[in-house]
Amino acid sequence: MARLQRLSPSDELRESSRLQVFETIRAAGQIARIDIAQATLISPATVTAITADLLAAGMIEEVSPEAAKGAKRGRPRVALKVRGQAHLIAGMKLSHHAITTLITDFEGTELLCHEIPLPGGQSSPEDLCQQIQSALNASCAAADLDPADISGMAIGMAGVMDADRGFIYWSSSLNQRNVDFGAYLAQHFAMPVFIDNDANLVAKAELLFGHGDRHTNFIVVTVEHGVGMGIVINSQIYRGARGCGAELGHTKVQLEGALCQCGQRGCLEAYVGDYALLREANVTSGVERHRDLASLYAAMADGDMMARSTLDRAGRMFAMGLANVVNIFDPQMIVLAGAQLAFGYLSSDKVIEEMRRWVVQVDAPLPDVRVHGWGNKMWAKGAAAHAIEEVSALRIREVANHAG
Amino acid sequence: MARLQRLSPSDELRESSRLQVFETIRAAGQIARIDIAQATLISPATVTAITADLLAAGMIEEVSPEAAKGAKRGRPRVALKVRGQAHLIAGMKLSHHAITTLITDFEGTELLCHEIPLPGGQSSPEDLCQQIQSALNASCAAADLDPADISGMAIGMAGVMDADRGFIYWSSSLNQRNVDFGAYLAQHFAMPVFIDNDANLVAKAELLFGHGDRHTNFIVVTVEHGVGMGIVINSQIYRGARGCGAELGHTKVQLEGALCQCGQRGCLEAYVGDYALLREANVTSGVERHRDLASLYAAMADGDMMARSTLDRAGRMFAMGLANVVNIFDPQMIVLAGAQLAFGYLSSDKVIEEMRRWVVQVDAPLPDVRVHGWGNKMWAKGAAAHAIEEVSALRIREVANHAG
DNA sequence: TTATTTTTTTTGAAACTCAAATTAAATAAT
DNA sequence: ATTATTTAATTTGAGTTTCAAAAAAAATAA
Repeated sequence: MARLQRLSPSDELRESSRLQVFETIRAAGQIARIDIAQATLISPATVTAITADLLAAGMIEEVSPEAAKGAKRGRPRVALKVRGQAHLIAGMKLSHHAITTLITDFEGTELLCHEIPLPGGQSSPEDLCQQIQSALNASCAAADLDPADISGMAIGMAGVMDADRGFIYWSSSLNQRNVDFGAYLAQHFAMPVFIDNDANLVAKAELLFGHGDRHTNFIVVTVEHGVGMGIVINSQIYRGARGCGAELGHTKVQLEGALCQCGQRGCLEAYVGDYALLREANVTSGVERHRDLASLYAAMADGDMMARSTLDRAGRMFAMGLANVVNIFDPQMIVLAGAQLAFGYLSSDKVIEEMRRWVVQVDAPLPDVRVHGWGNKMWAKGAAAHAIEEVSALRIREVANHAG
Repeated sequence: MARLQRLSPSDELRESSRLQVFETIRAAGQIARIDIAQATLISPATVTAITADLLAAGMIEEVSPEAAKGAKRGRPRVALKVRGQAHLIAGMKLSHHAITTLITDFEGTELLCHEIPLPGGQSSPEDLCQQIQSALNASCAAADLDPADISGMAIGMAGVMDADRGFIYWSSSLNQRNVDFGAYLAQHFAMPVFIDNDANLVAKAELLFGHGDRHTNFIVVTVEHGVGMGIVINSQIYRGARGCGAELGHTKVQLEGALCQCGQRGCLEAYVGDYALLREANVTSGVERHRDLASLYAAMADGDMMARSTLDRAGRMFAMGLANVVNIFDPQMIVLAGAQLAFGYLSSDKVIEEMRRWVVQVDAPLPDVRVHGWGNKMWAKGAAAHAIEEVSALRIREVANHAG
């Protein structure tokens, strides 16, 4: 939450190297001190000092020396890793019909994944908070854990929010706008609770457990009911001035175009969202030919020209929206994440190729595109990643201020 | 140039506070030590130490104590400012038909502005370098200066380039693609020479001399022959992974739309660029009714529906492109910069209002929009700002490593 | 056994920052 | 005039952090 506050040079310094070492260890999985020094440009002497602090605090541990991989001579390197038992972490994803909870250890290893149904639709902040509590308690009970032992929880939800403040401008899970949900949750949970947009959480998962160590600038585009985006700049989530940027779904792809849920016209979502696909397929033919996307896809497979045309346009619009982001951002990598039927079509090679063609052409490699067809658990995993990072930062600060 | 190289913690620290203090002084114009301490969260003791170094190095100077503004009692504060005489700086803008050179002192105060015509069109790297040398020599001669006394020069030009490497993928001033122009210039000039996209230079001018001290995330959109954009994130120019992002002019606003100079279809530039406006006005009516934009504007003023329709569409497309950037970036401020006729129309209240309507609506203030109708000198001033910043960074590094 | 190699730790010094004390330079009060 | 008060700037001394160099540790090679 309170990430953006300015720090004086002395405070900043005290935290920075420790954090850097710790992040390097986590990113590597296992790594010897000498390699940390090389990766971070911190001297071996300092690495020894810092890792000694982290070891004493129980945040990391030495790996048994089996991995004498190089088989050269010389003193064998001792690998370090994050100590999983250090903390219990909860990640939660609120979707329309369910709450998915993932309990992990401090390394991100899954201990339990649990899903409870939601009444559906939008609820009041109070009700939603209660449902979150129930979900957490149920998950803990299933894993035979005490909720009080959990060191931090992150919750991912669709909507427009200022994650640093925990303030939700709008969310499809809430029946009110402008809710200071973070503050409300803080009162009802003993542990620190973090909130974020779900696309940002996928980005965080990519940073911590995916290819984020090699890419410092990338974007994550999620296709679910709507289209979401997370932006990573300099290995950090970019949140915009008001905390509500990255609204790819509502960028305009057609002047005075199709009507969107948000009330405006020509939004990308109004062409590629599932409701938009069904609307076009049905309204155009005058009768309700398709009740769901599966039917629409089946029709396309059968050679139905109208279905094909609808999906083709959605694909082209999606390519156009992606190309615009690439032209603006020049990311190293694009991660497409989703699980629904539409996702398969929108992440097809044909669409990606079209996107590539629409990017300003220079003699430099175009961004990598990675497709993650992860299931529902991905979102909760992203939330857990977020909580792990936040808890790490809190703990590092403690270590820096206590131990010497 | 070599901005992106990683630094070890000790190197970073040595530079960071000095740089921060220096930037604070420049941003403020004049500021007392006690206020520097407050602004930077650096302790007064350290501010004294750092400013003593900077004074000894001749980079700053004390202001005569006339400005006893507060008229309270107590020891009067002594204001510090950047020492103008410390360095001579050159900023240069290459446009299609001229090279504009601005010589400033280290404060950015203009000493001389000089323009020489260019043969026009595209030239070879060698010729362009010679023309740059001529421009610099002519300017220095006019100001009775020795080119050897200039501490740094920055050159702004239209095109797609990787400013950190000084590598030009494509520029309208060069007849070849993929030129390592920075390296070439480095061989032909004694001073450090920096290259950047012109929109980025306007952003830099805004950061150093404009409202950049209060805004850390903003974008600059330039309307000249084409549409350019500079992105500032965290008070730093964002350059993308390959150094070639921010291509607002080539974001697509219409699927399979109008043909653009770049060979693609539906680019924003293909609707709002001057050539695009003339093309539409003339091709549509079948005869060449307008030879230049002035004629088109006059026609609109006379009530010509065709002219009005052409310009209206350009305005809407521009608003759409801007709205897309806002939806993606959520900047605090948008700076619209330009001087041409089209600029007046594209920066009109009507267009801005339209843009505002197309942004995702949340209960938070929309970005400020500032319109800079600066003339040709603006670009060179931006280049000077860039050179000043780079030379400052070099000098600070020297001070940090020499003095104690 | 001894030499060599490589990793890790220890040591001592240098740099940076800051809190607290001190000095400097003004006005207000007496 | 002189003293008190106020505010800014500097000095001092201590605490951190970092690092280079030296030393120690732990393996293999000779």
